Amino acid sequence: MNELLSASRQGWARHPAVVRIGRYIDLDRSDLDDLYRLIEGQTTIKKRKELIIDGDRYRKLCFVEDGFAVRYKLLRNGKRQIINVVMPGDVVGIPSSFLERAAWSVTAVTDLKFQVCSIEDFVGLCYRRPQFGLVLTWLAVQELAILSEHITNTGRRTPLERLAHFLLEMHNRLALVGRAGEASFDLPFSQEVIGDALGLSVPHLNRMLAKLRADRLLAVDGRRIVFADVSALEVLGHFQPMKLARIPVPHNFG
Amino acid sequence: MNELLSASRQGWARHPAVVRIGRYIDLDRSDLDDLYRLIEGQTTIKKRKELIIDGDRYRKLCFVEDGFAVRYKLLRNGKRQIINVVMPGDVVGIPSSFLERAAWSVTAVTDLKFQVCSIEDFVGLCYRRPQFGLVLTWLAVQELAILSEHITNTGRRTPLERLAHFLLEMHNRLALVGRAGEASFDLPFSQEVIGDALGLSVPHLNRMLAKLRADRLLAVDGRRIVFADVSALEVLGHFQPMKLARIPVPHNFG
DNA sequence: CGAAATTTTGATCACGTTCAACTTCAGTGG
DNA sequence: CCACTGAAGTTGAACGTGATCAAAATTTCG
Repeated sequence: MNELLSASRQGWARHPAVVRIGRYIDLDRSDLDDLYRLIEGQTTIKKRKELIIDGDRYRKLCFVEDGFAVRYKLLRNGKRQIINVVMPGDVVGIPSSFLERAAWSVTAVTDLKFQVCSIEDFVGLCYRRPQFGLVLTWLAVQELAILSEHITNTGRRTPLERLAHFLLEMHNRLALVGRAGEASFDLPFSQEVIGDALGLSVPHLNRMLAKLRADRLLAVDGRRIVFADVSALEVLGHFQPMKLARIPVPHNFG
Repeated sequence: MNELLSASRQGWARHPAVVRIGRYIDLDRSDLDDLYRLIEGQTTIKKRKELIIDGDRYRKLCFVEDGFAVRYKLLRNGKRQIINVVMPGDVVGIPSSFLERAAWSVTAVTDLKFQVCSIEDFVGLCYRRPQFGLVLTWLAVQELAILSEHITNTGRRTPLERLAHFLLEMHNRLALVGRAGEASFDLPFSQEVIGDALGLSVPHLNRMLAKLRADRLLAVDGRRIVFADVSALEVLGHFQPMKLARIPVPHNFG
């Protein structure tokens, strides 16, 4: 993807976050113009850099164009729990920017490229164009759906099931923004990251990954994951793709 | 609380859901009128009755006035994971009503009294009064914050820490709608429910509860929980109350 | 009062953590 | 180009926690 293009008004409609929003609601040219005008600038941060720090006040929305990050909590005992993975098309700042003080940290796992606007400006737009308030709701609800599955994962699924579910979810989400093949995708996470997402130790995660390979359910080549048997994985991980309804538009509107 | 009062326009301003929304944004009389007009009716369902069934299409918002419910996932192997607890002031239908098909079930744990409106009507109101779209966002974000902590709980906290955190969270949420004392509250959950919320077996949960009592951190009398040492519990459970920012209102907006 | 649900206690055992060592790989400078 | 370094992946052994199963005690409710 052309770097200049994405930052420009021309490339805006192809921005993965805009593409994702477009699945919920039809945005016309003036909607996109108004949204684009909120953007204060484009940023690229290096991997391992912190975007949001637990306890800070944060008031921005970052529309991720490229790269991966994680939102996580660090506990006293040094353990880390990753709450959610941030990927292209996701919006950093949900939910941290809505709290008086962020209750989690967000760190880039790869180099991360995103467009930033202030939460106040976005809310201002919501008053002028109510559909954007609903877009924000829909974005939050999609994250709710993801976190709900994540709770089921860490709470009641076995380590093997968790891993299967996690990989299927990553594939599903990446596919929604055109970053995954039919049954394969690149996942630039170390096993430590995956372990912290699933609440597992690195050695055990490693064994579960080895088991999925040994059982011929998937193949791993470097950072590339290839599903060898999608339906077996889906059964194993209790995975069911979730579909958000579209945002209703009243007849007398727009 | 007077039953007729709550269902009437007069009692509407004191409805716990309205009170909760009032913490995010000031609603004037006409806002409340418009919201009240969406209500299709009041319902009371018996405990153990299902409100939403996994896989069904559901398109309503239920503003809970009284009682408790749980949103949960039932797995093949019979295990149940409770995703979140629903209490007075909460809105059932977030997130289920936004999906093509509900991905979880919601069941009343006690008798449950609530007011219902359709999601389409609410969205319609959001177009006429954009502040309600933001209210919906804020409600979803608050649930996001709760679920995020829940993931940390099941993923990386020890059973004792989990339980401490859970009880503090329940107390905190109940206090927000005036249903808890300074350091005590009624929690009408069996240990099976709490275990399914925390991803623990009933016997082990029972032992952890006994330990909290033995360590003089809390006392239990029937369904009443009394914190004997709040700050010790907060340290144990890594608990920090979260505060949502208020919804900004632009100056040029009525 | 009897039946059912819930809480409590105990014994056993499997699973997953912990700790440690070793291997492999990627990146860097000699 | 290879030696060196640190990070990431892999494997093994020992231990402890929390699940499981079972049964008793207690409470709730019809």
